[in-house]
Amino acid sequence: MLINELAKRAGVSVHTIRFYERYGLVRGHRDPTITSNNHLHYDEESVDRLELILDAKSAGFTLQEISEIIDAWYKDTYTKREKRQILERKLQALDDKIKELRQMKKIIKDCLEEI
Amino acid sequence: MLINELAKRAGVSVHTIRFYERYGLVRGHRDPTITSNNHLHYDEESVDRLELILDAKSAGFTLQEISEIIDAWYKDTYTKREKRQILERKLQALDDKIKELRQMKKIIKDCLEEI
DNA sequence: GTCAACCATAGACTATGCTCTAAGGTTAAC
DNA sequence: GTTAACCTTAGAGCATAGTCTATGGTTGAC
Repeated sequence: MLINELAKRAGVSVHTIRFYERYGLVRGHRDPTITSNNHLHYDEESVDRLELILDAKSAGFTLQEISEIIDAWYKDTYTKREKRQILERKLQALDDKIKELRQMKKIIKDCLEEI
Repeated sequence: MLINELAKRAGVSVHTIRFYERYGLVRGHRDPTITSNNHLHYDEESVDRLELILDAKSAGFTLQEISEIIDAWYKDTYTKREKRQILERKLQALDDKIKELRQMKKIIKDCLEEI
């Protein structure tokens, strides 16, 4: 599929996809049999990557952190052990964030009680 | 206390405090009995405000959102009802964020299992 | 054969949240 | 009386994460 279709499938703008591509989060490929244009083609993995990016962004991860998660999942130069380590660190980061959110909930609840 | 002491008490830089002051999140006051300089003085409430700001930032709130929380707590032009409404919306936002974090945890756990 | 609808690259612009520099004033210690 | 250590305002600069514009190429419908 071309970038426009990918954008529609993933629910992001074409601009954003190009931005992510420059950042290294998704990668389109040129079809060597087509010489008249240099359009990039994307596969289902690109859709999966974009969905992962959106979820991870909602969870408060930066693009840098998301790039590590994506590498842990897709990059074949990592050993399974390394991949596991990266993902476990992200899991820990999520637990820390949840802890902070709960602390903030407590602060707001205390405010509400004092009103 | 002056800005330097406030910065040390709250654990932020003087620059950051001035930035927050321009943003309206903290406010120093001039002592009218002092005419030789125009230094701003801060009270304990400023320390509390900065602590609240740091906690809320950790919880992923933007300065705009934090400004609403601070107004709900300190601004006397709001009725108790209005204050309660604002804080309850923030509580809901926190619950939504926690939900997103848990979803991301699930995604990463699934990845870990598949490795 | 031209118009719409795509595609590409390059780079300018924006918002958020700082962070730092410049330029100048006051005060306290030596 | 000058040096250090503060204070002030004004504004420049930076990182992140987009968002948009300019410019130009290809293709298909009419």
